[in-house]
Amino acid sequence: MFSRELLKGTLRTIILKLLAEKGRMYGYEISQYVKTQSDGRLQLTEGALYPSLHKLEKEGLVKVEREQVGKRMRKYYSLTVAGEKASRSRLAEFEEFLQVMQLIIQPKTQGDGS
Amino acid sequence: MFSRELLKGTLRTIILKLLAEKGRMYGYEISQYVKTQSDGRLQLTEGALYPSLHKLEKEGLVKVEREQVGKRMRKYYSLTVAGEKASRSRLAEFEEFLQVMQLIIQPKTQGDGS
DNA sequence: TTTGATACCTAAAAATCTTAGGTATATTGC
DNA sequence: GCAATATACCTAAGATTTTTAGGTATCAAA
Repeated sequence: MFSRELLKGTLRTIILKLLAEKGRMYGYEISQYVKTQSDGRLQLTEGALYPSLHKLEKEGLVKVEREQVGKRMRKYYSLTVAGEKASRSRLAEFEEFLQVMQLIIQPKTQGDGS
Repeated sequence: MFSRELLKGTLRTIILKLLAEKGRMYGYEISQYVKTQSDGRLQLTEGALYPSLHKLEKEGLVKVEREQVGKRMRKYYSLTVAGEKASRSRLAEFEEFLQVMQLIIQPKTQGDGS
């Protein structure tokens, strides 16, 4: 697996995007989904995921519903209105980031009209 | 400009790639090149750039040649053999990272053969 | 001669992540 | 029945990286 160093700064983007997509998810579900969807190449650590969810909540971008499943608790997260806006904005920024990285890594070569 | 949060973890990748591409560059040149190439959308901060270069040097991935230009000094950085290897490896990791992000952000939809 | 560009640097603080735990319930295999 | 694994949450210490906010000095242009 690639070094997770590259992931820094994208965790929130991933969470916001997934919640926009799925409606609501709980923490453990997010980590499992990412693991499956990436064929095991990306595994979010809980020590990063949970604090990130708590911060998003504190910032008013996500809201929580606790649900009892058997004797175990789940905390379902979903986007607030502000969160939906943030999600769109994040995605747009990520795409711009990709474009910029393309420009830097595959530079415009002047006069390369061959 | 997009929030530089997304850039976290990619600064070293950018530096290593540019040095592989250009042969040698000095710090200020790197920052200006990135700014120009990205149409001003990405500006590396010096507080991140210089310490990053120093660390790469300490790790033996880049080497330095000091050059006098007038009365001003420039420090040209270029890749060591280990640095060339690291550069290729970094780029490969970055591309895998992009693939994984695609998978997560644009999920495989089962049976979407419409 | 003052402003902006060039060219380097550092230190404190903020942000984010890893590591390394902890608790507890549920399920599966032996 | 019991141990191991999976589910499901959490936190704190430390590491790393980046931002912020400075500092020094030369050179060119207004």
